[in-house]
Amino acid sequence: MADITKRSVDYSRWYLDVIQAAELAENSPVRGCMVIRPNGYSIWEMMQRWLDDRFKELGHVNAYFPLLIPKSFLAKEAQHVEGFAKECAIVTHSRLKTVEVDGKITVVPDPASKLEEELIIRPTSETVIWDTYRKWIQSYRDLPVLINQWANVMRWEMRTRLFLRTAEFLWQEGHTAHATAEEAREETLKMLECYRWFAEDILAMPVVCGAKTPRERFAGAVETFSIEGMMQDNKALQAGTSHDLGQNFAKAFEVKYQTSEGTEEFVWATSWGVSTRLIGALIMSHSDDAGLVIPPKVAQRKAVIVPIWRDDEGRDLVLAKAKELQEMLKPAIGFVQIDDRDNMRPGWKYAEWERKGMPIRIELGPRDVANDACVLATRHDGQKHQTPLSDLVSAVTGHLDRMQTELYEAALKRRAENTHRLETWEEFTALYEGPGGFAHCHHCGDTACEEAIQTETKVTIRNIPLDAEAEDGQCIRCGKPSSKRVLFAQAY
RNA sequence: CGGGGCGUGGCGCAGCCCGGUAGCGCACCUGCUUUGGGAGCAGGGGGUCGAAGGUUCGAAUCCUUUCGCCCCGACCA
Repeated sequence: MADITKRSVDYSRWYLDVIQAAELAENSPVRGCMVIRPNGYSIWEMMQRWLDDRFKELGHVNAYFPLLIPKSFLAKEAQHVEGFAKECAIVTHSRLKTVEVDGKITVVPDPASKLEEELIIRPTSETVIWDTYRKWIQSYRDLPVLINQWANVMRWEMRTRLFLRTAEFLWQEGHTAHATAEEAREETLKMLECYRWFAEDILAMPVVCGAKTPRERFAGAVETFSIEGMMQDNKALQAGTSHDLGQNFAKAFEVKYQTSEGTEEFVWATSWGVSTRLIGALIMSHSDDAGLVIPPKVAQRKAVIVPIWRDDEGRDLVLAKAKELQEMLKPAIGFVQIDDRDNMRPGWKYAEWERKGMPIRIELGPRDVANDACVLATRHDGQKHQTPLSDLVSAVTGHLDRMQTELYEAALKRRAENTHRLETWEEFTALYEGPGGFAHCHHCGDTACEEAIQTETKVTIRNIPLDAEAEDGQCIRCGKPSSKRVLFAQAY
């Protein structure tokens, strides 16, 4: 196992090393795609469980729409096609045939199977879903439609990074239809709040909720909202988005309903999503030079028992006790693995479980068995706690709760230390030539000014925070009047 | 798509300049001794040297083309 590059040496390298060391994912034979390994996928499964339960509590149901979309669908909403056309994979044929080239058998698309209408691999599902909703929605009695789907999508990105930006990724996309603009806006903000809750309470990652500027808006949305987290290198990561689509898609796909008064109206729409990018966010929020650190709420397995022995007698004794502990812990935290591999010594196992981010490690040797105790090690702070076996269950659950809280508090503290209110362009450029971070500044709202800031400093407006207070000021760059502060940062 | 670096057993690398029987460390397998923070000894298995052409008696090494990866740009949920 190669050593993990230190964060302080090379943050990007560290990020990739952690993914490799914790066996989360690896590159696939196809550029830009990734194999998500069991350790990584288990995190996604935990995320799915929390979110899916919450979506359903909020009244949504799941459905599944197809991977392939007729090419013509994408052209129906003007902004939408402009936003996604450049990154679509296209299916042109339905068969291969074998041919011999230079004495070798190879396969080529069979020209006879060329598709009459080419198909697009979905970069997002608005179009096929709205085409379907047209058939489902007739009356105000059919509204609202509150559907979510768990799916893969593909966006042919130029430059990719495991989890943060991959050509294919897994996500959920909610697509809702409403009778009024107010109701759609309410849904948009409700789901944004759902994402805030998930990021902060489950992922232990504080986020800033706000509205995107027009140039950062989703292609086809009237208004886009996002949650933005701060990574350990002080860069921002957009961790979830919720869009108010207005009537754009309803008009493009002619989705109308009859009101109780008998008039005909276009419906109002939202869409919202989070993706496997959140796994990247998680890594970059909490992990350290020893490897992965994740909050217990998304750890499928919360603890491992590492038995220690010197001889066969000790081995029998310790393993028997370990099995007792395993049974004892099961009702509280589920399956706990006993790492009884005897081709490696305890020190190796400690290091390995630390790399993989196991929240709690229970060390159990003959001495502990004799004392009715064990050593309980917590991953996030590296501490060891001598623990009587009679207190084990409460100690474990207590440490898990503490870990969840402390990870959030540490992330919050780090964000606070790297968040600034700036008034002048000199302060602004100095911040981003130096350590970087979040900057709350006034901005004129002009897109050209926003672009100039990005060109000059690589800093973008992440969002306009929902809790920004009205305050008269002057644009950080051009000095024109502004009525509230926006959030600036360098972003992934 | 532009600039730079790199492709040699699973991983990390040497060998290349100066062509001549593919090596090292880790991992893996077997055995013994070990086991409270990354064990030791002995034996063993595994590589068309990214790919394709070319030069040559002979290519990991020289030449040409090409593919992929990493970093920096451009681009971007």
